[in-house]
Amino acid sequence: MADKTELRGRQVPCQLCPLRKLKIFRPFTPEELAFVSTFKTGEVTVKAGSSLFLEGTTSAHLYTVLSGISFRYKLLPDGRRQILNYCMPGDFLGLQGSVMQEMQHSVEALSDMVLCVFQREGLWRLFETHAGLSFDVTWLAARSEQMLDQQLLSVGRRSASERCAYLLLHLADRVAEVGLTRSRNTIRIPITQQHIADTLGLSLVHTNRTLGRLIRDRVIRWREQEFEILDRGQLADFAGEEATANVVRPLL
Amino acid sequence: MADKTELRGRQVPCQLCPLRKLKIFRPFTPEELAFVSTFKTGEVTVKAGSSLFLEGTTSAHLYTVLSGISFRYKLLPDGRRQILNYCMPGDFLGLQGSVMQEMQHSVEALSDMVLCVFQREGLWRLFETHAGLSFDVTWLAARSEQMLDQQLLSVGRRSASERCAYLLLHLADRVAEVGLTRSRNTIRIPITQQHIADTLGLSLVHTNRTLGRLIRDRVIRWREQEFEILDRGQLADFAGEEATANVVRPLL
DNA sequence: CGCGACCTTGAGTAGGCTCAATGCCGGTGG
DNA sequence: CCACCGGCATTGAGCCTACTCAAGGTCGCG
Repeated sequence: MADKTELRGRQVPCQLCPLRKLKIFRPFTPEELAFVSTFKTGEVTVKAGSSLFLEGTTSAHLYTVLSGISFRYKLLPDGRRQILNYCMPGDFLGLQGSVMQEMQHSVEALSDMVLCVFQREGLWRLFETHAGLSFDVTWLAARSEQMLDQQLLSVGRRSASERCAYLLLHLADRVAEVGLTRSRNTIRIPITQQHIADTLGLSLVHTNRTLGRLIRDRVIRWREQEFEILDRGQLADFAGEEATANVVRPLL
Repeated sequence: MADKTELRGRQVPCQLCPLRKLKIFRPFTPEELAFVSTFKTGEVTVKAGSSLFLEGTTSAHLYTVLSGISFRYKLLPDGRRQILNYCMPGDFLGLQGSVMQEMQHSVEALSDMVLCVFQREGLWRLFETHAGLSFDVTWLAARSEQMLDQQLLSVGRRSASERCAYLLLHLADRVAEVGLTRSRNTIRIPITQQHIADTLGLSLVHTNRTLGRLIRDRVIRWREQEFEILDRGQLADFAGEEATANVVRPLL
């Protein structure tokens, strides 16, 4: 864990978790909620820009994002960075640390965040006592694999403008889904064009020019690290394919 | 499922599964083995070139690869193809079908294969009765996510020759790991340069030229859809980074 | 006011793409 | 037995997408 973090002990009891009100999350039984509450050992607040995980280190914790946004990434020895995906409220983080000792990727907060903290060993108790929740964990893992598949398809086979369009749609949908916006088209994420570039496997300059074209055509608007989709249809045309529909999912 | 397949009913009892002798797979308890045996409903043989899953369809089955190699891929509407990864003996296939109704990717056999067949509903019983195996399933999902991360890093941020070198090393290691070769450097996979290209997000022509350079420098040898690593060190230099070490894993 | 973070733009380059043709081999049918 | 065909590898030529290098511009903040 990194610098600017602050432990807050238990705060919101899971039963009252505001995220659970969203229709995108499947309802939990009272019993499941009670268990998750014991599984959760506290909350932590992290400032924008600080690291939640660092490649090559170990972490005893798992997290669920309560609020805020972060991104997962890997670095090459010479500093080239590839952003793997973005983590939104409700996302479960750190499972991959159970495979290898050391984390194989890093995670950095894009905005200020609040995270629920779980102990990695607690996961074992979860599997032993709660088949449903165990399946949920597996389900979440499979889902993030699917999102990686899409991302890989983009980076490998789409043109720069297709990639940009597709990513913006994808981000807009995911943000809207967890209620971080009212219009589904205006997105307020403190994201820079450098992030976009590193997500799409493009250079900063080329990303800027590609976005510039979308801006000039009044398909999107870009201001101060946030963007707005002006013409969803046209953006979808650029993307060539609509992003996949979202699915009701568990929330740990 | 596709054309050239053949059901064989139960054949090898899991207790005698030849794969389990490999040190790369964690030992199962007799009880676990007994359960997996009931979970397994049969075997299926598929011919090289036929499809195990097709994007957009549903499948009631899960598979473990017993022998042979296949690859997972996605297509764009206009036919561009991105290969996501390769599936080797011991790999568990189809879990992603539990997230969405329809498969989000296709899988095609590269060589003739034999697969263990499980019913997707049986998975639920596994989670209810076997915490250890449930965790194994999750573990496998997290592992394949890790491999996707690496692949995404390659495609997004490495140069063509780095990508080629890295992929060849990766494939060689994975094949060696499951005992499909004796030398760890001579790989016999019926893979074409088109596959390599679609894996790395490159064009066929450029892939050919890039491999050509490796061949001319006597780093690798390429014959008739199979290749051999002549100079592992030099190939690793090209790759810039050695592929991650392999880990003992479960085998369902 | 100066600085840092980010966005923008120009100019020149190159890595990778497309189109096109050729060669090689193994299989198939006449 | 041979001609033909299809799948795969190879090579040349020309182009273009995307990259690098380099400046500026804007804005917020100490």
